[in-house]
Amino acid sequence: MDPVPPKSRDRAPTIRDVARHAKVGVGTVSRVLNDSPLVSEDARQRVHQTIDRLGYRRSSMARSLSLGRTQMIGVVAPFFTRNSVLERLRGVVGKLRDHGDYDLVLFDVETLTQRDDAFRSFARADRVDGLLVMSVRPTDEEVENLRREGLPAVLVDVAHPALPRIVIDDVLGGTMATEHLLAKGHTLIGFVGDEPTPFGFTSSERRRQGMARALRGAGIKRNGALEFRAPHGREEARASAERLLSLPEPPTAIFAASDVQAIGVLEAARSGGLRVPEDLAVIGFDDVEVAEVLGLTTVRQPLRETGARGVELLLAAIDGVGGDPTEELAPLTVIERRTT
Amino acid sequence: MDPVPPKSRDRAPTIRDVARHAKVGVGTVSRVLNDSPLVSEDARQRVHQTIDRLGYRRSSMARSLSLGRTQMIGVVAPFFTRNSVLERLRGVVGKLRDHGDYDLVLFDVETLTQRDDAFRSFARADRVDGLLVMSVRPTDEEVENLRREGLPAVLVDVAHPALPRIVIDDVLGGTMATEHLLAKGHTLIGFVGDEPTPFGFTSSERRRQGMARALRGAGIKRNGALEFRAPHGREEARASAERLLSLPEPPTAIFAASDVQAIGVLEAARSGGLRVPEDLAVIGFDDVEVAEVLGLTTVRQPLRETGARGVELLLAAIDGVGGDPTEELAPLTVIERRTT
DNA sequence: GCTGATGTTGGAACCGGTTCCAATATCGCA
DNA sequence: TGCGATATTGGAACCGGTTCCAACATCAGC
Repeated sequence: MDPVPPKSRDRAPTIRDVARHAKVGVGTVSRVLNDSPLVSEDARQRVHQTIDRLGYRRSSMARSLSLGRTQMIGVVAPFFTRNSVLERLRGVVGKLRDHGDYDLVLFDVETLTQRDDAFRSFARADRVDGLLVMSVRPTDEEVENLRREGLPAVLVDVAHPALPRIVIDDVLGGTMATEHLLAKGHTLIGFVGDEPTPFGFTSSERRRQGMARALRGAGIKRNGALEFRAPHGREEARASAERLLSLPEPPTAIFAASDVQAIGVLEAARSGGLRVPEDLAVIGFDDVEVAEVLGLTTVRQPLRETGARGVELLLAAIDGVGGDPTEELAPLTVIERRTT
Repeated sequence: MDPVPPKSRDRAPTIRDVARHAKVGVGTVSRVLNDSPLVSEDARQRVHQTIDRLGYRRSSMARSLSLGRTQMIGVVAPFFTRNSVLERLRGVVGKLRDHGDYDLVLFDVETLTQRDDAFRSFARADRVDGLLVMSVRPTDEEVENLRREGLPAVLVDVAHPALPRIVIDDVLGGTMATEHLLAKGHTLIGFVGDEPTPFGFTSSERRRQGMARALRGAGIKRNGALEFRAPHGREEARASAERLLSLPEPPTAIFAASDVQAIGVLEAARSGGLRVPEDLAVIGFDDVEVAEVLGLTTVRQPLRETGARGVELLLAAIDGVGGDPTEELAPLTVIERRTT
């Protein structure tokens, strides 16, 4: 009557319980579980029936230990401070859902200490089978550790010569943004970007260089007084923009190194009573989800797609398919909306 | 000279290697690793030195198997479709970073099939030590499975009588939103909300009920023709709002069941050439990050805080501290901005 | 010098899978 | 009938930790 044998009522059945009840060896049960062809049809059926009857579920922990694989991949990123990371994460989650039966382990890093912790604790083939690192640059030492542990890793939005990576041409992006403003007739263009961080996240600086290049191309001399840097964030960008707008000769357009910062600029314009784009044009960078609803003109980089692509590269690397660490460039487009 | 003994160059040192080199038993090494007081100072030092010398790192996989704990907690939620979930996730990540050394495993569910998969694969004390379920209602059967497996679970933004949960009073929220609009002098109030989903996510409907209650309280008869429901999403809400605004007698205010939908309503107003709030007042629900930058009036529920609180309850439940499954109500506030 | 309490230790057994090896059964073919 | 090749099988050994138990040392107290 009772499908569950009394003796195993208290603890979950193991592979040995199944073997005993099905009157086969543990090896055979394991082979059935792993769809090995080396099992007779008869034994296979008996094992399957016993599994159903006992309600057996195999322990992924034991399996991991035995196999040396965890079927998990780790994502290291600053989820709090970078909106773009969440957008990329969506791409990661989506890709992983369809492709491959890996689970996702999150590791948030905001400070230097956390960065170190993350790499120390993750940098072992033990907890995860591979690492996706987004918007945080690992040190040479950390990369060396990964290599020594044999833990595959892929970078997104950040570069290291020893690892496969997906990046954008930040300089080009800065140039594109600036040329867009130049085409609209602006010549006094301000810049609001990031302070250099201890993470070595310097895309903001490269975008500014792109801006300088575009200005040079247009025969306009770079004016350092129109460039403001602050820690990344909406509030900070707003403060920068307010100072920029209170200059004796304020810019007629501002290039913000990220959409989050562009939003801060928009807030400064609003509180200063400036009309956008008539009195002040604003262009951002990234094209996060908010940009569309705000009507923010921006340089679009494919966030979801790069997240998804990172997963593809990582899965390939885990399977040992990856060749040399290559750098992939994601395409950039200026999306013109209502702020320019 | 060489700190790494030749014999162990190929594979990572194990606890037995450490024991051998330190000339102690494996038990002693394990005790040192776990800060047991039952170790002499002398042995402790020898073991620590050996660990440093060999570069030993303990395998969390083996530890998990032996301990029957994984030090991971799972989060099940629709990360794609619900913006509010990402906001809550930030609270989860933040809390988990400070408190307790648990890693976070993500499980995205968007469809019914995925929901079933998620619970089937997670509903075992095997991969995770506890489950945080956000904005997805588990079925009775799934809850029963969790109970049988002894896997602690906490719900956020969704209710089941058998599990501890953090929810809001949606009816009250709907009432608050509507009363805010009534106080502004509106009497023709439209509603844009969710279609009932197979997930049993019915907060939209309860918010509408709260609206009906407020209207009743003000002596206004409910008008079903002003209520539109569609699958959750900005575009869908925009379509609903456009139909609402093209009625012969269009509403002067719209209550949207979520901020995402409110944004759709704003877009409809913009494309219809309506000024907000002069021609159309809009109030949303949730107070996601975008709401602030858009100046959207909304009913605020503490998203981050509830995520964080969910973690607290879950950790308590894992430690066996949790008593009866209780329901916690998060506070609601109307945040008045520029759309009303 | 004996007793019992206390402190410390080594190592076997265990967690629950996978894999390899040796053993047996079956079969085709000379 | 005998042989090797092939199919299938059981189970020991292993993955790398933790824990329990028995054993031994030390010491206070009588």
